Amino acid sequence: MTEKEKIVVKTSVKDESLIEIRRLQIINGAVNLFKEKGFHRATTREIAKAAGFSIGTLYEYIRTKEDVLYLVCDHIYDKVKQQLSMILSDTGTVKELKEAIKQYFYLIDRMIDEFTIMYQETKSLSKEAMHYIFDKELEMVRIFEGIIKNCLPSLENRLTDKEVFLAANHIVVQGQAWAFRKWALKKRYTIEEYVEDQTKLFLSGILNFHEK
Amino acid sequence: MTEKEKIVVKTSVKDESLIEIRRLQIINGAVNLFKEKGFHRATTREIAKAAGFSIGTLYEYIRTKEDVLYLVCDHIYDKVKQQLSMILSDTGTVKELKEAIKQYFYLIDRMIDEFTIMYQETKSLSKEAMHYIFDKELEMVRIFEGIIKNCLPSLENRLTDKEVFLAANHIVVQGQAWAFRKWALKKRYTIEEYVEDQTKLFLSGILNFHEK
Amino acid sequence: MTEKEKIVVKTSVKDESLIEIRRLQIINGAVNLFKEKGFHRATTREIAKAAGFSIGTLYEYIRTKEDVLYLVCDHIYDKVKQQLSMILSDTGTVKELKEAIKQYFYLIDRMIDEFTIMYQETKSLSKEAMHYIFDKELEMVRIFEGIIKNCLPSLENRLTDKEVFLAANHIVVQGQAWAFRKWALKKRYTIEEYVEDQTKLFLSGILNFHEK
Amino acid sequence: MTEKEKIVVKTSVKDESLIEIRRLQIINGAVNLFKEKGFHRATTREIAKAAGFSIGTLYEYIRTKEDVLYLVCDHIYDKVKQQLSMILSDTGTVKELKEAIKQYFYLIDRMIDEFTIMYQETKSLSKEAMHYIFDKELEMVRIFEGIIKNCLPSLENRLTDKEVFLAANHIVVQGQAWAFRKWALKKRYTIEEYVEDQTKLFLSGILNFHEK
DNA sequence: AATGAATGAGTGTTCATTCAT
DNA sequence: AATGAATGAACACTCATTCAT
Repeated sequence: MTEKEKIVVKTSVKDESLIEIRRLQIINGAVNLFKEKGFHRATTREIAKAAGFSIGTLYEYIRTKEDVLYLVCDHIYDKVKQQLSMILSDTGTVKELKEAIKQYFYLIDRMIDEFTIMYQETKSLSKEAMHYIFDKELEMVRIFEGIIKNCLPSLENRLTDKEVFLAANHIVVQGQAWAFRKWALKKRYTIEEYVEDQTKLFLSGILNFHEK
Repeated sequence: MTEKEKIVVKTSVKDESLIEIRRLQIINGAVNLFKEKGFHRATTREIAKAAGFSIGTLYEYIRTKEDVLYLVCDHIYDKVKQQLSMILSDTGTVKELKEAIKQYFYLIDRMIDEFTIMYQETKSLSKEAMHYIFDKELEMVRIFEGIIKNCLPSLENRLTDKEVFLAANHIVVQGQAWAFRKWALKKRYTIEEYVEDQTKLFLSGILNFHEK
Repeated sequence: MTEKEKIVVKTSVKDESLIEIRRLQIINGAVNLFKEKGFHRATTREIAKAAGFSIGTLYEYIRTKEDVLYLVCDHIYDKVKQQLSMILSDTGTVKELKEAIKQYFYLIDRMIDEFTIMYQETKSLSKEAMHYIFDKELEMVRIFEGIIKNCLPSLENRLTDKEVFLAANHIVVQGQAWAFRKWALKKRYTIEEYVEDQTKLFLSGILNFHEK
Repeated sequence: MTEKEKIVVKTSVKDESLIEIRRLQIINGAVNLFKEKGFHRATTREIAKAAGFSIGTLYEYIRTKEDVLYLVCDHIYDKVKQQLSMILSDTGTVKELKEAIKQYFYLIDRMIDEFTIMYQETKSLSKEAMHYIFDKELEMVRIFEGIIKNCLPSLENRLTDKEVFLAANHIVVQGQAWAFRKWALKKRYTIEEYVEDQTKLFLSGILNFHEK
């Protein structure tokens, strides 16, 4: 499972820890801005202002406007992966699967702006950056594939690899749906209820997949 | 079930049938263009060229660039609705539900460019146009809610309205997922296989929703 | 003696005669501007203003700022060649040579701004455009080579091809020198005197080249 | 014959010998850089880097970017003058004139990058600095005027002051031409051949100037 | 009804210069 | 004396929109 190298966003600043600080400022400012007006309508001047410094300084830490979008997307996946890795106990029980779904959905709810942005703007990235992000997405799918496979025995249930792949995709997509369709869902669901019903629907779905 | 009025895109041309013709030219040209470069990167000159006339003429049939996007989105939903209404036989059987899912998924597969565009660019519409499109989306959900409710009796199954709403959303989302995640799904699934497995997963899910 | 194709400066305007008019406006405006502040310090907005229209219109007739410089340089050579070809009578007399020198020097004096610009800014052109301009320069040299060779017999004088080449270069350079060193020369010379003395110096030089 | 004061380039550094060292670093770095991209396209950061220190340090030794250009031009003339003064023996023979021409042309050949730069970028200097450089140029002309006048008696030849001025200009210009027209001349001439033929052309020119 | 030349506000990006450390 | 992060005015260029023909 080879991981792609992080794409290097070039800087003219040398102090690594300063870069770290400034980039977080950029990411946070940009998320607020992009959420409000989208990537294309946000100007670099606005991004700089939202980050708390001048346009000149912004360009000391990025090379192009697109770099900002990449920084945001990359940051989201780092956070998702870190949070997900925290709950993996590797017990192979349904409980673990349920917990993973719950954590993933809650994470999306907490980072709903970031997810919405990533979700709608990925296509504005360069081919290279886009594939890097797609790879990260597939990693997410693979994490859930692993968890699902792990607990299949305890369910006395057989799913082919392909079916596991579909199931994992299901989770990832329905999670994202909470972000990009919140305008529709929140009319009738809180995140707690959404997690509960989606989990029930999903589990009864895979448990009885081969019954008829 | 109040339907919003179609938003009027102003024209300086009087001949209604000419408007119809020109707008279809615009939509078809724009879809190809937006698919390739996205709404923001496409220029009005390019849109005019893709439609087959001059920039001046384009502006005889729209008022702003955003109108083009609205025209495209609106057109897609009209087509979806029309196609879906063709298969509704109102028999209240699972067969009908299956058929509806199948038709909807196949339709998305056939109009994958249009769906991808709509899906990624909706947020670029004005508030007003966006809500109009959201309304159309909800109509879609409602259609599936209706079909699901209709065949529940024959399944000796009880789902609350809220659960039906979630189930209908599920279908709509997984259908769209075929468009916006095709890059991942097509590695292992054809549309036929996707329809089959998604249908199985969905049906076993709702059939056993309240078991445990 | 193959002539390079003119480099095409792309336009979005279709009306050829309009292009002609606008380009002359651009050239005239730019010459005044470049004379005053040089190519690099002149902004595209200033060029547009000097040409008499808006920045947007300027860019309908050029693609990059460098195109303006190329247009200017190209225009100068066209004019030089046209004027020089008018006096060529092909009689093979010293009179013709003297007349050619005179016309060339006077032409430079009349177009002194244009020559100064071309002379100082050529290096700012792209490789391609620069070589095109260099080629035009060599054409000039070749014209004078031809005239010199033509009248050598009547002078009962032998010069090798190489020496003729040097002599032709001499004329071209001393002509340009009137433009780029006018600040020094005009202190003691009028153009008429300059032509007279330069011609004398040159002719006595080549007439006695092989004496000692 | 008043010589202008050297223009003072302000420094915040006190140590005079350090200033000397740093300025030479700046000049050498800048010459390489300007040769490659011209004055305007070279950035101060690049100049600093080429000089071997940071942008901050560069600005300890200059006040504006233009100062760098002035430093380079000034340095060239200092070098030319120094080298030319080395060969002046004041014998009043044609041999001395020939030697001076030779040394001057060879010097240009050795410092061809510097001359090309000076020649093309002088116009980018401030009025003040430009006139200082022009003065240096006139000094060069005067040096050759002196040498020519000196050896006229031995040639039994009369030239007016004005004609001597033209002749001196001739030498200076044809020397520079080796730098700024090398692209054309080097196709047929080595520097040795160029010196030889130019000298012959020049001497036979002035020797027979008043014959007919 | 159709054209396309004209417009100019707005965009991403650069870079000379400053100044706190 | 040296550093390099910060600044923001300035630049080349784009593009949605208008309007005279």
